[in-house]
Amino acid sequence: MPADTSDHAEPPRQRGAYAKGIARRQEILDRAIEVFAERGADRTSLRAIAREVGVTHAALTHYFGSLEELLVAVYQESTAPERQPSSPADDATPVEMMIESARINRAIPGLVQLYSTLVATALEEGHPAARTFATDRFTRLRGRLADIVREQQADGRIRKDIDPDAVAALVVAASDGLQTQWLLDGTAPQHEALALLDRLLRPES
Amino acid sequence: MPADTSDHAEPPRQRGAYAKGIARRQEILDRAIEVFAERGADRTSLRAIAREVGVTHAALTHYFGSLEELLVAVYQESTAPERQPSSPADDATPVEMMIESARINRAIPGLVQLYSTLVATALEEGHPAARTFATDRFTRLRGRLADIVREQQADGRIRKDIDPDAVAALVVAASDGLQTQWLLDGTAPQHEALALLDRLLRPES
DNA sequence: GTCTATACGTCGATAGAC
DNA sequence: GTCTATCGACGTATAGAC
Repeated sequence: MPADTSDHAEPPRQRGAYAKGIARRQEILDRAIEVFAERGADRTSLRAIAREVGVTHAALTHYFGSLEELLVAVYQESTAPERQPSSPADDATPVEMMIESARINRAIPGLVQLYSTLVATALEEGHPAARTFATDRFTRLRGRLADIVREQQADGRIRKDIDPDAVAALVVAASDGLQTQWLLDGTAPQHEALALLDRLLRPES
Repeated sequence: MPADTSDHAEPPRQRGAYAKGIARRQEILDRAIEVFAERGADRTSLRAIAREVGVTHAALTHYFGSLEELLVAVYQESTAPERQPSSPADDATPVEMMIESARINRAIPGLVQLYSTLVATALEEGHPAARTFATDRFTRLRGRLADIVREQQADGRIRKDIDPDAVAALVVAASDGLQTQWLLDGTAPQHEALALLDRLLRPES
């Protein structure tokens, strides 16, 4: 499900935050990421995370505002470009990019569950932080993939008779949906289905 | 996201349940479905549902065991075959079937959010009811679609050089993922992307 | 500014009265 | 079979110590 090709926006600078506070926030965030990576997505309550990190749960809300915003921060930081072990490979097709991204994210326990939870939360009302996160991610990701599709259509590597925006949405949806199916039973032909989509998009086909 | 083509298993008969209890359970369930259809997926706590239905929250756990099982029952019942307004149309392609199913389900407020919540819950540990629901649904749906793909490959309506199981997984994933994107911003080219996939699967293409 | 202590209201679940 | 009562845990908010 997560499959970002890395989602970096500007750093989350907040008004009135000084170096000390930012450093401490980062310290807590790093520790929280370790906790997630070690124990998966369970024990994701504010109090449980605070216990592991070694602070009070109120300290977490002080730095992050709410549980929701903390979870978003953990996800963003976990998938930040500088944490990605491999380089993006410029000649990859959109589907190949999503495959590689999904492979990387799947290695971090709990990350995909965290992503799913955030997206599901975003669909409910009254959760602005999750909503903003999910909307931004999809919008940016689709835009980036559509650009790549246009480039590769010009290069003759993707069929020219298809709409780049539709392709982008389709690739993102397929990647997310297949990740979910694969997590649920492991027998879902995730890789085969993505390879199939990749093939269908090529000119000779 | 929901897109069942209707998911009927055997009725949820439980050991030691007598006619009276079953009738009452059904009565509560029908009322709960109305509440969901009227007010959407919000107010989905046990207590809120109980308040609307006119019983105590303890009565709900008595009949359904847990909130999770109640939510699964509400979803199953809401998408039951006898509630589907239109007939399935035998000559539809798998993608067309998912489009039609999504259209029907989207008309019921809160149903798609409910589905998303159930799937996200299923990915976490310690939620057996949601896990069973999601796993069964995906397995059954993929199996049914794969059969249809095989039929239509034989009829020459779908390309013969692609794996039916991979197609089934891909179609389900695309349908679910696009529904999510569409719910989040409404500008996602849901229909265009599905139409594209439908076209890519056809022989002449 | 940073952080603890504490309290509030709500949650899902359960025990036991009737 | 259905209720009341109660439990522990949750997210959030606030007061005030440092």
